[in-house]
Amino acid sequence: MESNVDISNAEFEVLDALWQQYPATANEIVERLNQGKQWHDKTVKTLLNRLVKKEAISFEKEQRRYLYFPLVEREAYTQYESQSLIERMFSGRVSPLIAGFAKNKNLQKDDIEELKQIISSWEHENIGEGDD
Amino acid sequence: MESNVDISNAEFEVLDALWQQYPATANEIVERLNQGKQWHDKTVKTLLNRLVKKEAISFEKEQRRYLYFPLVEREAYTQYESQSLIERMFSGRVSPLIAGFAKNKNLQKDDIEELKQIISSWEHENIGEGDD
DNA sequence: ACAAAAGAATTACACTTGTAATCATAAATG
DNA sequence: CATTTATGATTACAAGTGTAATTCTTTTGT
Repeated sequence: MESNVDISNAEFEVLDALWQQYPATANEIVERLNQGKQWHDKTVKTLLNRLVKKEAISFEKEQRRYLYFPLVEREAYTQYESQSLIERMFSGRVSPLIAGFAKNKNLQKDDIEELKQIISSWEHENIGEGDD
Repeated sequence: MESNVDISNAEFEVLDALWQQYPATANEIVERLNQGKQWHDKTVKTLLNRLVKKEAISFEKEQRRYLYFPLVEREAYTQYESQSLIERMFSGRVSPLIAGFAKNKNLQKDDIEELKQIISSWEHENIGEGDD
């Protein structure tokens, strides 16, 4: 997946379970998912297959079982999706999103602290560089 | 749409054109969209219909034409979508998203300034309130 | 060795989505 | 008034999605 193929929501949940720890067998994934969802075993297999077809994950055989592993990193993918949403809804700017969260009281002190931290790092890495 | 129905990407673009200014006729929407996309007039009509069915927009007749208007506010909807993405991908925390942007050099000085502004407002509104 | 079990592959099926084309109807125009 | 034209309504149709069931193929237990 050169970040070009779309992953559906259900597929993402499966992929997310795989990211938790890999390589993993289909059954391991099923178990992980079933602390939360109750998805039929067959359903998960289908989704794994689709992810393979989309080249988001792959596998190697360990005898009869398949050991699945992701081909795309979680961070790369989530970043790709976030970017895409922010472009579609906020013309590519992050602040309106955060402003919305603030307005809806969805920001806690922790979030604020983390944001400050990010800002501070950014500023250290960008001393004096003219407006990028 | 009590923020429960899903709006597809194509539908969102149409809705977005309507948010630009409303009420608007189908043809106005088509024109707005066609500075950028080239969607067939029929396609846009279909999407408008689907949005009506989903109760994301409505209309009133002005003789033979329909004057469409949104039933949901842009801000409410984008906030809903953002929240949903952030829950699915970042366990509901905003900072990992922003951190990702920072890492990928997708933050400009402007963004940083805006974020600082948001933080500062937040802090004013939350003086001394224990960790929410 | 044969039957049962475990896995993977294939098939299913309704609903959504992108992208229109066709149909029906009212309005405008010659 | 009859016909073109503009609009909205209905229908189309392939691909993607959610959610499995069925089939095929190895192991494994008896």
